[in-house]
Amino acid sequence: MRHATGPEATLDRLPPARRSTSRLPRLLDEAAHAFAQRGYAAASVRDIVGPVGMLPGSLYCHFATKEALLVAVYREGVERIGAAVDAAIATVDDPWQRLEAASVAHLSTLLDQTDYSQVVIRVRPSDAPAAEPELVLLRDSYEKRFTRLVAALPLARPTDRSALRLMLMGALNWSQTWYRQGRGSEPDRIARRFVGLLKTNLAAMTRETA
Amino acid sequence: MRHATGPEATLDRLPPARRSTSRLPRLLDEAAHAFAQRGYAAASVRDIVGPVGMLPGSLYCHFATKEALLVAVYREGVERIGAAVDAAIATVDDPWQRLEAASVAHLSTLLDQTDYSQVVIRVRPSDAPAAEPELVLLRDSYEKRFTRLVAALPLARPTDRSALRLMLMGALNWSQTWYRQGRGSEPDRIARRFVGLLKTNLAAMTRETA
DNA sequence: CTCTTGACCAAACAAGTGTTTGTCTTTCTA
DNA sequence: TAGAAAGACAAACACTTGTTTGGTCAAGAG
Repeated sequence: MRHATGPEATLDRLPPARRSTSRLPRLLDEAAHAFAQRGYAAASVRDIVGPVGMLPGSLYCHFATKEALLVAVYREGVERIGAAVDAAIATVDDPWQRLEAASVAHLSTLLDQTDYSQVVIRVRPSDAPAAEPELVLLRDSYEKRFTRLVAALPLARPTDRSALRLMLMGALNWSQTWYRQGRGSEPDRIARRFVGLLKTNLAAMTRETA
Repeated sequence: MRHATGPEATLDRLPPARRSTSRLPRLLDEAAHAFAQRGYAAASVRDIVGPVGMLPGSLYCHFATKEALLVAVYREGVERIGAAVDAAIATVDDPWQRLEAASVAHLSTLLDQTDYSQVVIRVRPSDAPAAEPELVLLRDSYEKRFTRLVAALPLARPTDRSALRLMLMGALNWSQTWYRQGRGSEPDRIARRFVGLLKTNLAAMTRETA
């Protein structure tokens, strides 16, 4: 969405900046696809650049290294899934419903939508050592949301909220491993089930709003 | 443990079989370490074979391809974690306690013990296309245990047991991503917390045996 | 003692890796 | 209209990848 058109795409902070119809967006799309599908190490520069109709060397007009390309895709992935979650919880008040809405948005974006966000979950920061700190920072900036959502939950008994968050996020993220489109439930149902398994158990009194 | 000594290690079904002090065990150990640490694609044959003191070509005395080496490591990993779980639940009767014991064994083996089992969780079968079916079979043969353990649970209300299993396994397996030794809880505590978050909620009446 | 055979070395293989360099073209700006 | 520069090509770079080949060596079997 972000790269769809518009005279300036990602390389901000540059004097005037013209570049009308660059293939950068398609490059990023293809990189996201390759990284999401094959992982960082197994996706070669030629694999990425080929479908766009470019030569391997042309990549380095836009990025200094393959790792820098990963960072760009990763950042876009974090922004997309972050925006999806923010939008989903914007109109919800009840803490448990907010967590559920966030989980649904998280999983739907992850499994249905786009390759970008899949990269955030699939690629380990340590796969790109030079970029590791930056990737960790990006991922943390996203996960912060869930820490807050869990902190806001009204719980019946004293509970390790950190474990609660790690359990939910782990279950959601791991579903990338076994989920296949068409077979079984849809992402939103899965997410609701997972939250439900925790909720019935732990929820303190809350006005049930349908 | 299995390869520690003994005149015959893995290559069974061979007439007399001599081979006294082969370096195959160390080779497998090193492969497991590299695959667990760096992933399949990023771990090169030279990385694996070097620390053993062998040359890259020597690998092919024992395995036809790098993928075959992965299968051997993967199989050993499944056997080890499977044995750990079996031993843990052997003396336990209560269904929820059995699931807890299995989860503790699963996570302890995964996070503390050995590289072999980490490979089973870290490496995706699709990373080694030619070996994918075999790897999937191996993983399924292990996970079957948890399907059975969840099926045996007495539940208070109608529950999607498949979702319950996927949630627990996902949370456990994903902890490989964030767990670092020394920081925070130990694996067995984590596993108990996760099971507890599901149990308090769902458990039907059961004699509490301490 | 010979012969077989599994384990390994040494060296190379072809193919693939991320990246560099130099040149050309297009397009916007001044 | 001249100039600058982003974007891309073409070709090569140095290196790493998984794998092959042919030979050597020790040990167990007949």
